[in-house]
Amino acid sequence: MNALTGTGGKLKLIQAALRLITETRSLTSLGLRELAREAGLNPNTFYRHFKNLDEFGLQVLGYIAEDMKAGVRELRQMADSSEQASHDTVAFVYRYFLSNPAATTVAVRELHGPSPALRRALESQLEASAREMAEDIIERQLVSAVPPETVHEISRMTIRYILFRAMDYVEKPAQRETIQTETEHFINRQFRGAMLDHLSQTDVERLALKHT
Amino acid sequence: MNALTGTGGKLKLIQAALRLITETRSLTSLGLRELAREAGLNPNTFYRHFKNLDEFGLQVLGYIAEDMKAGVRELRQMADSSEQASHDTVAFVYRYFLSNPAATTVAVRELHGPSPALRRALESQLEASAREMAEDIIERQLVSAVPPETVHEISRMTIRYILFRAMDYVEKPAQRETIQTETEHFINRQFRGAMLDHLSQTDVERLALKHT
DNA sequence: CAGCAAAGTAGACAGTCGTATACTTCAAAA
DNA sequence: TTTTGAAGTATACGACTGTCTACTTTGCTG
Repeated sequence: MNALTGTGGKLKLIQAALRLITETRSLTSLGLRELAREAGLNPNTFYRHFKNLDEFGLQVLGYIAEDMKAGVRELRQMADSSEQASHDTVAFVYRYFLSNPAATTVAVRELHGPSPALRRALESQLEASAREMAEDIIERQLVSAVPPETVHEISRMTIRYILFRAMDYVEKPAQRETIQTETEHFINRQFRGAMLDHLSQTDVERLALKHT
Repeated sequence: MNALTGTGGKLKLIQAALRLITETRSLTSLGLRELAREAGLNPNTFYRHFKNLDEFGLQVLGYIAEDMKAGVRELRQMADSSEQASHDTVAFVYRYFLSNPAATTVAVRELHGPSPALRRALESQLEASAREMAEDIIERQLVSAVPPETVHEISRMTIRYILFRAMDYVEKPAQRETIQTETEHFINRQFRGAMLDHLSQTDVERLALKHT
C-alpha cells in the first residue's frame, strides 16, 4: 500500500509527524511512541508499517515530495516575459508553501539536519526541481542572453533561496510582502547580472551611469 | 565566569557539545548526561554551570559568536575593487568556516532548527554581520552605483547564502572550488544586476547583446 | 590555619524510549 | 465458511533520560 492511498495507521502516523513537526520539533527527533500517541495508536502498530525510524523519515519525505510535485506542475503555463514570469511564479510558490506549512518546515529543517540519509534525499529532490525550472526557462527562452549552464546555476540558487525564506514566510505574516519582493529582486538581479558576465566591472559601471 | 575564560567543567561541556554536533547531532537534541559523558564529568556537574539545556544552548551560541566576530574582523582591510574584494573575502570566509566546522554546523542547523530561542539569537547575529558588511561596502564605496538600502538587502542575502553553502564546503572537499566560484558569481551578479534596477528588461537585453 | 563557597560526585526517583514476543481483531480469498 | 495474512493490541525488558537531595573535594580569602 502506498503512503498516499492508505486510510489506516500508516497515513495516521505520517500526518501525526507533520502535525508534531509544525510546532517545535524536527523529523529526526520524533519518537516512535510519541508518534503513536499523537496518532491515537498503539506504539507497536508502528512496526507494522515501518522497519525503523529512518525508513519512516524517508517515507514522510516521499509523501511530501509527491505533494510538492503536484503543486509545482500547475505553474508551468504562466507568463511569457522573464520578469512577469518571476513575479507570478514567486507569488504562486509562496502561496503553496503557505498552504503546506508542515511540509515546508520539514524540508527546511532536514536539509541541513543531523541525518545524512534525509539530507541526501532532500538534496536530490531540490536538484530535480532546479533542473526542471532551468529547462523550463531555457525552453521558453525567457532569458535567451544567458547561457544554459548559467541558467542551471541560477536555478539551483533560486530554489534554495526560496525554500529557506519560505519558513519565515509561513511563520511571520508581517514579513510576507517583503519576502516576496526581495525574492523577485533576487531572481531578476541574478539573471540581469548574468547577462553582463562577459563585461568588466568598469564597463558595467559605465553602462549603469550612462542610463540614469 | 565567562564561557570563554573558564578552564574547568563549563568549557569542557561546551567543547563536548561542539564535538558531538560535528558528527550527526543537533544542539537541540543533545542530552545532559551525554554531554557530561563526552566531557568526562559527572552528569550533575552540568547543573553547577547551567540552569537547563536551553540556557546551555544559548551559551554555546555565544561562545561561537565570540569566535566568529574575531575571525570576521580580520578581513576588514583587503582589496579595493568590488570584484577583487568579493574574491578575497569569499576565500577568507570559507577558510574560516573550514577551520571551525563545529561552529559552522551548529549555526546552519539551528538557524532553522526546532528551538525558537536559538533561532532568534542566530538571526539577530546574522543581521548584525550583514549590517557590518553593508556598511563596510558603502564606506569604501565599492559599488557606488547601488543605493545603500539595496546594499543592505544584498548583504543580508549574501550572508545567508554563504552560511548555507558553508556546510557543504566543510563536508564535501570535492565541491569546494565550485562552491567558492559560485559564491563569487552570486555576489557579483547580485550587485551588477542591482546597478541596472532602474532599467527595463528589454533595455538590459539590448545592452547585453550590443557588447558581445 | 580556619572557614566557606564553588565545583564535582554518588545514588536514587519517576519517566520515556526502542524493541521483542505473544495475543487478538478483522477483512478478504479459498 | 473456513483459512490466512495483515493490522492492531498487551505486556514486559533493559537502557537511557532529566532532576532531586546529600555528600565530598577543591581552592581561595581572611
